[in-house]
Amino acid sequence: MDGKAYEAQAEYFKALSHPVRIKIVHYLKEGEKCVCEIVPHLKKEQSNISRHLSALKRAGILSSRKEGVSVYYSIKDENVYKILDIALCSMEKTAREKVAILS
Amino acid sequence: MDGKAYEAQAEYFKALSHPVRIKIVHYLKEGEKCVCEIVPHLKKEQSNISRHLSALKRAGILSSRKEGVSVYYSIKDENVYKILDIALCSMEKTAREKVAILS
DNA sequence: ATACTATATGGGTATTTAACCATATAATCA
DNA sequence: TGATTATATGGTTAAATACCCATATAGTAT
Repeated sequence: MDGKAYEAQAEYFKALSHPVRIKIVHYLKEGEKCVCEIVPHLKKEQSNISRHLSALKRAGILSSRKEGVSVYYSIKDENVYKILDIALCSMEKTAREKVAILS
Repeated sequence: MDGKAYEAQAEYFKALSHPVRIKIVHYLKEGEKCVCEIVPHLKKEQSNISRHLSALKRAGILSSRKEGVSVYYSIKDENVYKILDIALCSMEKTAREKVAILS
């Protein structure tokens, strides 16, 4: 793996490095959603959500589809959920170890 | 999962969102390394590496151990390699699909 | 064509991050 | 003790990011 590959990997994780974007990815576990559903669900400004969505799309995590005036976003590869799960488990494990040390 | 959990997850990925930090994690696959080995391996300023190391440690990805004047860093939970692998595979898959579309 | 709705984008600003340089701290050794 | 080495940290600056507000764009409907 060369330098470019490391950068690409870093870009992927950068896309996941914001709580709003993590929430979007989680929300899309239910399946494809329209921007007009995502905005009220996250209770953020529409322009804000729009930028987070394009960041996720740019990173290759989401894809989008236009239908009339609406845009539907969906997960491009379900493997992202494995990544989220493993990260969560790892964090829990680390936290539990810390508890054990302090008790 | 509440809001704080999303933030914690985002913090975890933020720690992985820089090529130098990704390289450090990969390098530590060989096992525990001293700062004095990591710095020449990555050919970056010592102070720069030091800050990246503490970012990874703060995120719970690395742990450190002092031995005399040296500090040894190591991976706290090998699951991080699963995360790196899945991300890489997912990116490859996405890229191959794009190739297929364009051919 | 006009009006309306959904989404994206430009501009401005505040915050965060990264890098570099110099220096502080701490351990070892003569 | 003073010199040397390894690592961390303060200060500064440049660049990237996130947010908000306003507006552009595109599709739909009247």
